[in-house]
Amino acid sequence: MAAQVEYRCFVGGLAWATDGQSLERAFSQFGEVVDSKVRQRHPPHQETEGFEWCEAREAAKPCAVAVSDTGTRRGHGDTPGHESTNDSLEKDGTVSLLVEMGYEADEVLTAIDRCGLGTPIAELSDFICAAQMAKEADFLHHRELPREDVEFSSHRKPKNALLLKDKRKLQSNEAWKGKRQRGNEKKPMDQEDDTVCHLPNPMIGFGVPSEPWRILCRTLPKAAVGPPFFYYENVALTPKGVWSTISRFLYDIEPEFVDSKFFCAAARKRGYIHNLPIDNRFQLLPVPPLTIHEAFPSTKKWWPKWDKRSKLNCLLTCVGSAKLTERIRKAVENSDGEPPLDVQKYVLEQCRKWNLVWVGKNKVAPVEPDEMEIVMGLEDLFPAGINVLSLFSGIGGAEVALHKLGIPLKNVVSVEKSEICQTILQSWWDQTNQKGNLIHIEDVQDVDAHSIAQWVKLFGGFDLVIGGSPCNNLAGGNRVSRDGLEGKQSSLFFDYFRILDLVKSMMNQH
DNA sequence: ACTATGATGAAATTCCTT
DNA sequence: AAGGAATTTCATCATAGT
Repeated sequence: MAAQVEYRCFVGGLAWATDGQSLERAFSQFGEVVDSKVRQRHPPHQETEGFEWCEAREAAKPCAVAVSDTGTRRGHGDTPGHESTNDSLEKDGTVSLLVEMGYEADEVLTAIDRCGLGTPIAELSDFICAAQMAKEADFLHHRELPREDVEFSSHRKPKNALLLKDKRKLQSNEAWKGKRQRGNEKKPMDQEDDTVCHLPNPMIGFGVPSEPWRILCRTLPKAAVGPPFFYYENVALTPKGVWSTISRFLYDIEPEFVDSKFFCAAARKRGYIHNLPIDNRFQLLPVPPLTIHEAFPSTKKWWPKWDKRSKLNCLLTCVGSAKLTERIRKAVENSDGEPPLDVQKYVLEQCRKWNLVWVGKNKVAPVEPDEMEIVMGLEDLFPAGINVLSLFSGIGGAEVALHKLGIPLKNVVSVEKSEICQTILQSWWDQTNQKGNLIHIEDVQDVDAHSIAQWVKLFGGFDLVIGGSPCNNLAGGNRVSRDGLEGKQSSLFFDYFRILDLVKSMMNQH
């Protein structure tokens, strides 16, 4: 049941909302017909009309979750060059078979080396696909490293060494800055420096079973064990100490950090804290397109050679303007052939900043909401239980993800302030012929012991408490009020904790 | 009231050279 | 390793035009 909730639950669900002026409008289109006005702003170039979405779907091969080929299998005790003659023969056969399938010989050898000799062909093939994906993501700039030189930085080092290193880093940073200690309202610094969070590299969370070298079990703190299960989300790159605070409140569970660039064609670094089992994971199918070109095949002809991007950056709340599109067109048009390096640099910088794609001759445009659905693999919603308390539901990414996993939704209590988001969730609910009940609540602060007790009694408890609290005061893009977890909106995290803890205690009474 | 646009950096991570 | 440069980031606000 809940064990099957997978990374893309939120990564793919885009379950966020904001008070931002234009964002709600822009994203109110998710899952619905795109407003023609949005289209008019960036009229498609004649030759590019009608993106070949279907092509993109077909191009995406089923394949294991992305893993980095920088991962070593230290501790597996495999020493090359010690195979018996039988093993050699078997190896030769496997290699030639896979090479016939179209894989490079050295890739095949690496795969056998990593997975072991007896590994089934299908698994090896998956491994190679995954390695290719990871390689692509890791070495975008054609930086080929000899395998031997690559150090796998995370997870394998002794924890103490990491902490020491991070601590030193923090101290030197502070000495270097020595500036004002903004935010006096911050808690007394009694937790000390090991509050610095360690982000894994590559950022692919705890991993899935197709990665032989990853540890797939963990022991949760007693207080954290469900029911209910819960799944919390927020931006990975918060100001310092925020994730440790969140983790401290949520029963000291270690956060899981995932970057969606390993699963689709756009980056999106997020952290999750949950008490779900992690040993029986699988990847959602169909696999979304993994590169920009796979997502937008018909735009390939407009991409200049010097734009080497293969993944989009994170989806932002601001959209690049039509004026910017014109400025870039002018800049590129003025030169025949390749534009000068400084022009290239300017254009690339803007394209990265605003997540622009080439949709015509010298013409870039922002990614539209419906196109982003393609990128994230959100199309093909098919109509279909558990009881879910969904906090900060946004447009209902969590509900969509659960539905896609084939998990029937019996009773869903959705807490979401934005009326537009409520409407979107409701219309998705209606469109997908949901059999269960959907209850809307406006404000998390209104959710009190009484209402929770009522639901628990009515439904017999919640199976899953899911949600991501506001990131407004945590996100790097915020120039005005990046005030940390105590910020105006982001402090609503404490309501997440309050409500989760209430549900927990009430369910334990029975 | 709605829409599009531009101005407004910091903070942390990652890349890259030494 | 160390440190500087480069890159990335669920943003907010005011304002002019529609």
